[in-house]
Order: sequence, then structure tokens, then C-alpha cells
Amino acid sequence: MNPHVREPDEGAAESPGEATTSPLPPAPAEPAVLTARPTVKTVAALAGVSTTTVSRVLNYKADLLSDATKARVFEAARELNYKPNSMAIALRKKVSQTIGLMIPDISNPYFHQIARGAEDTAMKHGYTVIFCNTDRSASKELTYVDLLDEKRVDGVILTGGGVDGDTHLADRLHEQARVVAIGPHRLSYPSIGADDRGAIQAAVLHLVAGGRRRIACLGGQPGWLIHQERLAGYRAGLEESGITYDESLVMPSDLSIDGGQQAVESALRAGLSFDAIMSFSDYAALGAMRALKEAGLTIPDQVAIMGCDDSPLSQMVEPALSSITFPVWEFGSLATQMIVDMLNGRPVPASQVLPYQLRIRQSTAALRVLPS
Amino acid sequence: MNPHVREPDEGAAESPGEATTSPLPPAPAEPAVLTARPTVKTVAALAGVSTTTVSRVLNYKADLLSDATKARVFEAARELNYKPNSMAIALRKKVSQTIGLMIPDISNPYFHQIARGAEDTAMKHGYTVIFCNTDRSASKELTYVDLLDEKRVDGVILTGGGVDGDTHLADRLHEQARVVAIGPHRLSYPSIGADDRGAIQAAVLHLVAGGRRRIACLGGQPGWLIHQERLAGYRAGLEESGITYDESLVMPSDLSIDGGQQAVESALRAGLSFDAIMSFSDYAALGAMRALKEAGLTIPDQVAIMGCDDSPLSQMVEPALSSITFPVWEFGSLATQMIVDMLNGRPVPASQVLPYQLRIRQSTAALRVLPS
DNA sequence: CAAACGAACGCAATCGATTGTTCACTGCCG
DNA sequence: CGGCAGTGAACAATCGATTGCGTTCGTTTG
Repeated sequence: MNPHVREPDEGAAESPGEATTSPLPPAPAEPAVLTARPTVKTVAALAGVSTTTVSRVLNYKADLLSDATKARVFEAARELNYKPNSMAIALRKKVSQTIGLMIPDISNPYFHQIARGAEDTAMKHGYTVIFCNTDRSASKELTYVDLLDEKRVDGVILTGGGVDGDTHLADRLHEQARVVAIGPHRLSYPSIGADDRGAIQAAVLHLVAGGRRRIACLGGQPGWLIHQERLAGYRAGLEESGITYDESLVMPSDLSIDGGQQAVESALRAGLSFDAIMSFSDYAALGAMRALKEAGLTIPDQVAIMGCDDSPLSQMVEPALSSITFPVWEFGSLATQMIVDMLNGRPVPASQVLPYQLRIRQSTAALRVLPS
Repeated sequence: MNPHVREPDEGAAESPGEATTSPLPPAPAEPAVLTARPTVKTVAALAGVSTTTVSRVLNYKADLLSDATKARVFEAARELNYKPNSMAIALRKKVSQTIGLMIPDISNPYFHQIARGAEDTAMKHGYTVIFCNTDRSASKELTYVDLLDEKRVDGVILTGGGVDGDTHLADRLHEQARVVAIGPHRLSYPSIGADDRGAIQAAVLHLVAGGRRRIACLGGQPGWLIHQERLAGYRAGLEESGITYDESLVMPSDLSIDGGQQAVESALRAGLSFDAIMSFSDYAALGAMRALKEAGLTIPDQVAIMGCDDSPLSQMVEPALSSITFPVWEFGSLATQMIVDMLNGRPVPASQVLPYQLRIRQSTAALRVLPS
């Protein structure tokens, strides 16, 4: 155990910078010049043609327009720095070129990689994405569903997994928007994800191969589908190894750092013993590591620990945390691609499963001496 | 030094899950029922009034409407599940209720906290935010500026700091949208940020107080304004301590984990010696820690290290990394608030400076025996 | 009793773009 | 010289909401 005294982490403030606010500005609200924006009409006038022609030229629907006219229109548009009003277009075309992304919390690396994947891909296709941080709160979710509805989004990506008996609020959007889910859910949308069950099963087998027999499970909430899926993998791994499943070794948590720490602390306090922990998230695993260290247990000698989702953190801690990595950016990217495809009338697979990989690091090093 | 053998981190894949794609779906593109959405007209018809009245009722601009009429309209709207079309409104009102957020990369905790602050606050005021991950690429930035322009955003928040001789692309939006910057910049927008200079200065003084005299600087690129600001703080801290500034101790980097590691590795290879590192980012500091450990140097005994921006990582590594914390969520939140205020014609301060705090942890513990 | 007034609501133009239909030419053929 | 095909471009309706102005009442006032 580390002999360093643990300093109180918070409150160790030193010479806090002061908050200041400069006096109110000389020139406040109105922008310097409020030039009226050019519209098709303006461009048409400058080019000496009708708005119809401007529209056709700028949208390349102009097989039968003379080259001279095209040139004049382009020139006029350039000169006026004309940018079409996307809202007028959306109104007329009844398509907003917008996709909503429901996400529990962008702070989580897992989710912001999804977000990046979605954003990058949406951008590539000319779509904008609206991020909705639900914080797993039903009321926020409801607010966002209304928002997305009013914004007339063309599609919605659901993440964060469903729960038991889920009738997702986004169902209300289904009549209007295309919906794709990332991860396990009980709904009738096309979905994309990984083989969570198989991944956890493989990880458990890895722990067993390292000589571990009493493998605890640091899971999420029983109602979460993702938890159920992974728990099934955990049980399958045990079974395959001839180890009987012991429900008391399953510790529920919210899968956060603090949650993981608390769960393990109370398990230890309850006298539970184990030689490995299979965590369903890296964050929870990190919290668990903290709890183990404070209890004087060494990792991986006394307790091996395996995370899941492979956050950047896992490579930085000591010992480095073994984990399972999923192609998360691709989840977001492919989900977006599917929505775009659906919007273009192309058929899409009902479900896609992407490969996972175990990342074996020091936290699950094999026992030197196998127990009898 | 840690005796563990460093395992190759990548490539240790075990039983990779297979990628599968289920057969194309039975029911593909079109949504089940494509019910026409209700509009003001529909509601008006059902309530037996004109669209004018519907609009007035639903917008509470109805001092002189009878209660009976109001009730009928509300009832009709509810029954039809009417949601106003935000694009029609935006078109008519010439206000999109949308704010753009230019951000280098949402993956960075610093920036996604800004994003959360902006999002939460925007949402509160009925605004939507469009995230723009520029990856510090000028071409992406240009693309996004065009996008924001076409979307007719009401405001834009600039983050990531400017560079020397900056004429930011967003200038092109200034005539149309209100612009607020977070962090140092050379432009004429209102801004919000922290006293970076003072923060680094205080941190250097803390290192000196711990007995350090040869304090290296792990900085960013010389052209970044944020780097210049912080470098000034570094120099001020040295000067105040009577230590002469040594340019060879300043290591430029891209402030990423790998960048920090490489910078320190090459500094050590060049024979540079120091007893402390003042890093301008936590990520770079973590990379530096890695380099130091691999070189067999102990932290904090042989080299103290101080980070900046206080990412969640810093509390998890060993030894825990001292850092400087800024109210980043508030940056995003306040920037949004300022834009909303400007849009409502309220005056806003030209600049706001929020307080920082030093977080002292183990990586900068004082030397037990002060050097002579 | 007529003019005046206010309460309650409707008409129709408007925001900026798209698009089905129509129109004006030009040239060519018979 | 009339008619017809083929170009090239304009007209005007439309998307869904907001809003200035006007209208229709019933009631009050001089």
C-alpha cells in the first residue's frame, strides 16, 4: 500500500484568483452594421433574372439554362456573399437536415466518442446534430423529445440503453423521424452495438485463466438492459469454467467512479471475499481500485480487476487496467449512416454487431502460484 | 520505480468478437404511418377559429381573447398533439434560437465541460446549441462557419483560444450573430475566462515553496495566445522568486498525453536537468509523468510536477497530480448567458474573469530536505 | 337615437426558398 | 407564311407560422 498520506483532495485552495467583471462596455448590444442579408431576390435582381432561375442555378438543377445566365447568377451570389437560409429551405422541403442524439452524459468518454462519430459523419452528409444530455432523467428526456419534435429532426439516435418495460419516449417521434438505437433495447428500431454478452464472457474466461476462482461482479442497475446483457455474459463465463454463480458476489452500482468505490467498500465491510472483480465499466473499476488499495489489498496479486469500455484513464492508472474496447466512434458513425440511408430510401440492416477486443494489462496479470 | 514489466498495451487482443450484420430488414425505409402533422390551420379548424387566434392563444399574447376561446384552442392543440414548426417561426421572426459553439475537440474534458455549461444554459433559455469540433483545423473551421451562417445562428461562442495575428473566421459572422469568446483572444468580442497568468504564477510559487529551483516548463505552441499568457505567468513566478528564466527549460508540445511524454523524453535525452515541471495541461503532465517514470525518476522526490485544468484523470494517477482548476462549466454557461443577454438588448460586461484554484496533491509534495 | 367605443377576432401580407406550370422566343420545316 | 418543336426563363402557389390593420359586434354615452 502506498505510504503517502492522502491529502484532502478538495479545499486545498491556494491564492484563489479573484473574480472580476469589467465595467459595462461602451458599445453593447447591437452589432456594428446590421446589413440586410441577401436573399434569392437580391441575387436575382443583381443578376437580372428571376428567383426561380437563381434557385435552379444554385441547386445545379439547370440542364436547360444558358451558360451565360449561370455565370451571371454565380457571380452575383459570390459578390453578395449569399448564403441560402436553411430554415426557408427546410420549411419548403419539409426536411430539416438535422439529427437528434440522445445521450446520458457527454462527459463520459464512451458517449463523447459516440458523439464524435455521429457528428463527423453527419457533417459529412450535410446534417447537423443536436445533442441531448439526458442525465438519465426522464423529465429531461421528455423536454428534449419535445424540442426535437419542434425542430422537426429527420432522425434520432438513441443511446444509453433501455430499461425494463421500456416504452421509450422517442417512440413519439417514430412517426416523424427515423430512429436508430445504439446498444441493447427492447424497441422496434434498427440497432447497432457489440456482443456485450460475449465480451464479458470472454473477459471472465481470461480471469479464470489467470487462476481466479471467486470472481465478483461490479455491475449497474438490475433494470438496465445493458446490465442484464453483461450479467448474462458473466454467468456464462462462470458456467463455462465450472464455477457456480453466487448472487452475493454481484454488486450493483451506478457505474460511476464513486459508485464503484462505494459498492466495493460496502462489500468488503460485509466480509465478502473475492480474488477478482469483473466490472461493467472502467469508471466503476477505478473506484473499485481505490477501495481495494485503501483496504490494503494489492492489485493484481490479491485481487485482479477487469474494466469495460476502455476509457483513456485505464492506461494511466497503476496498475494499468485491463479492459474491453468497443468501436465506439463507429457506433455513432454507423448509426448516423443508417439514418441517412433510411432517409434516402435505402434499405438498412435491422441490426449490426461490431467486434470487441480485450485489452489485457497489468490489473489482471495471472497469479504466479495457482491456488490448489 | 515500479518493477512491473510494461506489457505492450496495444495488440493484446483476445477472442475478438466477430462483426455481423443481420439480413436486410423486412420493413425498411418508410415509417409505419406518415400522418400529416397538425399545423396552426388544423388546430384552427378544430377549434373553429382563425389561425391568428390560435397563434395568439398559444403565444399568450391574448389579453383580449375570451376564456372560452382560449380553452377551445388549447384543447384542440392538445388533442392534435400540435407542436409548432420551429423553422416556420424562425423564418418569420428572423431569429433561430440557436447558438453555435466552436470547440477544438469535445473529447477533452476541459472542452466538454464548457459544452455542458453551454448546453445546459442554452436549453434553459430555449436555445439549441450546434457543436462544431474544429480539431484546430482551419478548413473545418471554415466549413462550420458557413454552416452556422446558413443556419442563421443567433450567436456563436468561440473557444480554444486564438493565435498570433488572428483574424478569426467567425468575424464573418459578427455582422449577423453575437459572438463571445472563452479564453484569451485578440478580437473585439466580449470575453470570459480566468487569470491564466496569475494562476500559473501562483503554481510556480507553490513549487518554489516546496524547495524547487530548476523548474521546467511544459508548454504549448509559441503561437497560441493561451500559451503566451501562461508563459508570462511562469516567468513572473520565477522572477518573483529570484530565479532567472532559462529558455532552454521551456519545452513546447501540443499539450496532449503523447506530446507531453515526447517533449520530456527528448529533454531528458538532451541532458536537461530539473527538479520540477510546470505543465500547461494535465494531459501533457500525465505524459510527462510517464516519461519520468520510465527514466527512473521518482515523483515528487526527484521531480515535482504540476498540471493545469484539473482533469478527472489527475486524481486517479499515482502520485495524484497537483493541478489548477478553473470553473469551466461556468465559462460555457456564462458565455451562453451573455449571448442571450445581448440578444435581449441587455448590456454585458466586455470581459469577465473567473477565479481559479490550485489543487495541491502528491505530485508536488515539498522536499523533505531542502537543497542548500 | 346616433355616434363612439372597446372587446373579440379575422384577413391577408410576409419571412426566404422551391417547383409545377406557363410563357415568350427562335428557328426550322412544309 | 403558319405551325410546331425546343429552349430558356418567369409566374405564382406553397411550406407554417406571425402580426399590422381592419372588421364585426354589442354596449355606452351625449
